Amino acid sequence: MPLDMETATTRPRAMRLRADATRNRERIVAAAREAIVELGPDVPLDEVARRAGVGNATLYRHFTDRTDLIRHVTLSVVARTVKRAEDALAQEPDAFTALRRFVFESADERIGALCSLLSDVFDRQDPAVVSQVEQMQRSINAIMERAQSAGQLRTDIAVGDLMAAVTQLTRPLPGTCCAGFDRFVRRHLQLFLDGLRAPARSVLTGEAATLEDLQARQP
Amino acid sequence: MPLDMETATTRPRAMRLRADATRNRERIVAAAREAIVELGPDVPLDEVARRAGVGNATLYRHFTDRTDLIRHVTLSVVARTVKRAEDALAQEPDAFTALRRFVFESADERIGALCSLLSDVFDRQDPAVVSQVEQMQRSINAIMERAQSAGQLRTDIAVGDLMAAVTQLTRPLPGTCCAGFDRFVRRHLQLFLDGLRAPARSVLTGEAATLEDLQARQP
DNA sequence: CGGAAACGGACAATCCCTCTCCGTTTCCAA
DNA sequence: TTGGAAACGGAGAGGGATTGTCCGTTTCCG
Repeated sequence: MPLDMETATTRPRAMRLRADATRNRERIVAAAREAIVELGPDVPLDEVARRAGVGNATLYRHFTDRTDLIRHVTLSVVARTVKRAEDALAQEPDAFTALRRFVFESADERIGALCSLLSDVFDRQDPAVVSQVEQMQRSINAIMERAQSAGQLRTDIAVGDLMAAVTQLTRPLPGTCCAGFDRFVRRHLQLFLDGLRAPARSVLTGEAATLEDLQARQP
Repeated sequence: MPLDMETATTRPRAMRLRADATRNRERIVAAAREAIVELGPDVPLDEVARRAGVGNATLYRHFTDRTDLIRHVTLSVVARTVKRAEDALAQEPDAFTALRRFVFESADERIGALCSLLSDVFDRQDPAVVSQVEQMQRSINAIMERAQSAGQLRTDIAVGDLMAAVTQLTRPLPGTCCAGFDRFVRRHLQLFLDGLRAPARSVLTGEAATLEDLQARQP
């Protein structure tokens, strides 16, 4: 009689990790996110382990390889982004303020790391990733539509436009330890947000971009 | 009586390269710029040589190592940027149109690749690089000041704000062959330009950034 | 046409990264 | 408190990619 070996919830006994193991696992994911943001998606896994304060063997015990680790980092980042989007929408009465809060909080959380996640090893077949990305799109879309309905946000843009620009503007410069850089990022985000306000000050070329548009690429 | 060994113009006899040599040298620099834009600053030099249509030995004959090559690429890109800035200022009667033209042309020339050049191996001691960067700052500043005097550009920004944002927005995503991405870049640049227009729609935090501010980083 | 300059493919040396081995430490339950 | 299992971490072998050089061949130019 085979049992479900995949989910911890159905097998609390066999799957439960020791306290230090779960702590280290979370540390590794967090360190990987930071390292990817700073050094790019090709960061050595030894460097990730070093930042997490664990040995490299511990990293490989939790994640089979780089792809596996990055997949979990992706899930983590997207989940946090969804949460921020929903919180901003629920807690901010003003529509554009909610959008601005979401943008700034995303910048603080280093959403720029997603750029490599989406482009490098993004597995569009993975159901968990796909469904989370879809949920993220819906959450951000809700913020934008409310602002558009309120006449505060120009209507010729879509989720992809916002996220691509925010991602790019918050990407760290390789090699710089973002000391002085962080201060400027907020300025750039604010300038970009000013450009998003209604009424639109220009006519944009092309179509409003969805997240799917950003993921399209030729092999 | 020592002669200037640095410039080809003063020593036409000893320094003159054969025709194919000068052609290959220029090809290598051009190929390196393209390769860096697409594959990042760590692109293998063999790949650069392949794109230039030369053997790798030819590359090493012209440039001692990667740093030397990137230095020349930097000089090339900055020089072209200065030229674009001056042309835009001289040829466009409308102040903001000149700014927009400069921004879009810089995007077309992949100025986003400069981010890695400036951050990775930028030698702030090199007189040639320093003086060219200063000239670039002056040229861009002239465009911005004219637009500000005309009341078309908000006055709480400086050269560093513009260039950092344009650089970030036009940076290539690692791994993607920027097929669909290019179309969106123009949208983002236009949105950002809309945010730059006077009257300002928000109050920015911090100080206006110069190029020097961007180069500052702690070792 | 001849010599020198330049070229290019191939190769050795080197570096870095991945992943595993195994002795040691930490946790947890009895 | 203690025993045993789980987890850890440092070190190092293995592998792949990149750098930089060698040398026979080709191209230029007087």
